[in-house]
Amino acid sequence: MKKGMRGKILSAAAALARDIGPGNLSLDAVASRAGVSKGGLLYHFPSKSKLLQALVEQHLSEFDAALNEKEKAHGGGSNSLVAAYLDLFVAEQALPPPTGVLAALAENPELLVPVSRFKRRLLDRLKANAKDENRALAVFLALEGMRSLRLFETDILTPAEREAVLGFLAMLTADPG
Amino acid sequence: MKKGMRGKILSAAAALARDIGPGNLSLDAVASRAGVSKGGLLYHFPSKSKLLQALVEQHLSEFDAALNEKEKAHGGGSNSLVAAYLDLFVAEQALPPPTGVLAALAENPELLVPVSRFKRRLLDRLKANAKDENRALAVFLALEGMRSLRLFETDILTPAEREAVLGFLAMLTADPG
DNA sequence: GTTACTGTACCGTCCGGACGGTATTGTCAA
DNA sequence: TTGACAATACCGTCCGGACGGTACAGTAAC
Repeated sequence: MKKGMRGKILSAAAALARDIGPGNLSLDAVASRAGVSKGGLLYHFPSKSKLLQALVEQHLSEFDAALNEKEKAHGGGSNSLVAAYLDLFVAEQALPPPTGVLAALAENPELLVPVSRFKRRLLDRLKANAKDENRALAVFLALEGMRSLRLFETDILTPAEREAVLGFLAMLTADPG
Repeated sequence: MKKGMRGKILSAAAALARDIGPGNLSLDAVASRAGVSKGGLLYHFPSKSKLLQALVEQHLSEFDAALNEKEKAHGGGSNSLVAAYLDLFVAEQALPPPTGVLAALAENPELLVPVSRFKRRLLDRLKANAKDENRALAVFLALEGMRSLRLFETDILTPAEREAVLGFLAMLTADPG
């Protein structure tokens, strides 16, 4: 897992967004945090917009890779993707929330178009893989809700609640009642 | 329903955030959009932070008022709050998303603390009012998910899906199976 | 000699916020 | 009913600083 300057800049930007608020990200601050000069930063990302775009894309591709891996572990049969999605959500909790995405949103909401496309594709896959489309949809939305709570730094759930709802959702996908 | 300058400024700010991105809100732009001088704006809101705070508070109090009204319409019995919450969500769809909240988040995530408190209280009320705590929690989260999709301008659901999931959630709260 | 930077020096713009001033309205005692 | 005062609701201007972005000269490794 070698980390080039590009990756260092990206994670510095994400960490900075977390620290100073998603809308207050500046190129100077990112450069200094990444241990690179502003010239060097602009060498890799010719504009702030491009940097934020890369932040979004990186998040999406990491998410996608992790999901595919988890799905393989679940065998690929019916409901395996929903189960993998639940797994991934749990694993996510240990990671910092993707504040870079928020920074992109703050700057220009259109930067989230790839996110939108990604989620639509994911939802289609979930529905295709699930036994019950409505339940898959409900699970998708509930996880989306928990994710957004975390992303907004307004996570209000107790660990017990989180566990309970996860259990309930797992039951929803598995149980044919 | 008279609208003072204060209210005009608040809605101008929200509309602007929608147009130019939540992180690009400037006092000058808000003032000009609201048809007030910058001095006048600063008279009502002594700082940008205060303006954003007011935006958040206004959203919360409007939401709370609407919810209480809907609950009264549902009689106040068991599950009436969950039903009211579902109703309110449907009504919300006709309104523009609360972009002002995003603007606040972009500037300073701590401005969302009241949102956090509000949601926690709401969830407690929902759980207390519902027959099944887990189901109430799932409904709360699913709606939270749909709301966040809309807020991010990444709403990917078809009207049919929205309808289906709302029906499913209504069934979840009512049916004791 | 190309790639991957560093460092510095700028430019034009915009922003938040402070400030001094002003018109209008209300209050209340003399 | 008038004069004194105060609160409300603004206006217009100014400033220090930060920001995004450009330009360019240099350097060190491969």
